Amino acid sequence: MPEGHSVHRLARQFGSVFTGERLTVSSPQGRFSAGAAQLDGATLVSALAHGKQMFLRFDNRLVLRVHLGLYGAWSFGGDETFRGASSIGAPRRVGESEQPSDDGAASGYGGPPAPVGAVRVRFVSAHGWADLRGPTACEVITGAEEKAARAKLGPDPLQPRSDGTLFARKLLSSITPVGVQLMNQAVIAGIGNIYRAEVLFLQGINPWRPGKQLHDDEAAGLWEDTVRLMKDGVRDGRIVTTTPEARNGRPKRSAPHYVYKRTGQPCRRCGTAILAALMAARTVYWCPQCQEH
DNA sequence: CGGTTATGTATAG
DNA sequence: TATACCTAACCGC
Repeated sequence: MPEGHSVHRLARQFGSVFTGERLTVSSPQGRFSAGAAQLDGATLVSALAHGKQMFLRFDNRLVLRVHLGLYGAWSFGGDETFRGASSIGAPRRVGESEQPSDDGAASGYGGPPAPVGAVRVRFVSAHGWADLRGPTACEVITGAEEKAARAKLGPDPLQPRSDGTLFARKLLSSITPVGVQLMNQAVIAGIGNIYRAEVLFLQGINPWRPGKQLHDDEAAGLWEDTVRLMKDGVRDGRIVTTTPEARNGRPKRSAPHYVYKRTGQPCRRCGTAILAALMAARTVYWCPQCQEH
């Protein structure tokens, strides 16, 4: 499922294939027919990701706000300009990369296929198409509403101008456990359940430690690791946090994480069994030895 | 074919 | 804290 890196890849894909293109917009499923009608025939001006939300700005001054939620995903197809991504969002198969193939991007483009499944929105340009399924949020808003939505979000580690010290200030100002705060999009925008578990492991921090008890260098370390790992995620289209040494030379796909979904398995650093527990309605994973405090 | 599961969040109580 | 939302792949029967 999509954490911030997937949404940044989506914004990049939309920007590269649809900017300046006049778009036919429809809702084959019917649940977004009114919104699609507002955008139909407009031209995409720009695409922006902030945390897990994407904002598509059109030349009629309207904005489409999309949040994929737990199982939303986009699929793409078209001519050679669409090379690079055919599906981004919730994995359609376990472990699937977000750029599984170049099918449909080889040569020519004969128009979009008949919609498969519940397609909330379909965009069609002269060069290709994009289908959205299963989003938590998909709504047409104004520029002012976009500004208000973004004002509620904390700094995004993937935005070049974002401020890690603002994240640190927010984190250290509350006694709320650090593992809860990392999932709070007002504190830091874009982290999800995998990055939460992995950056806490890398910094050796127990998920239950109150934010107020963290030291400045630990907050800075969390920010720096998050920036580095999420940039890797944007580049690779998947979340890989382990080093080649930690993987014992095995391929990335066989040992991508240190603790996420590794309950009961030995820690890759110390061999202690990884623990799991529910924290703020999501399962958090940690090594009780490496992350004792 | 039905139940389970998932990288998320809003709302009710 | 619990539940609803509402999508598709996967797994066991």
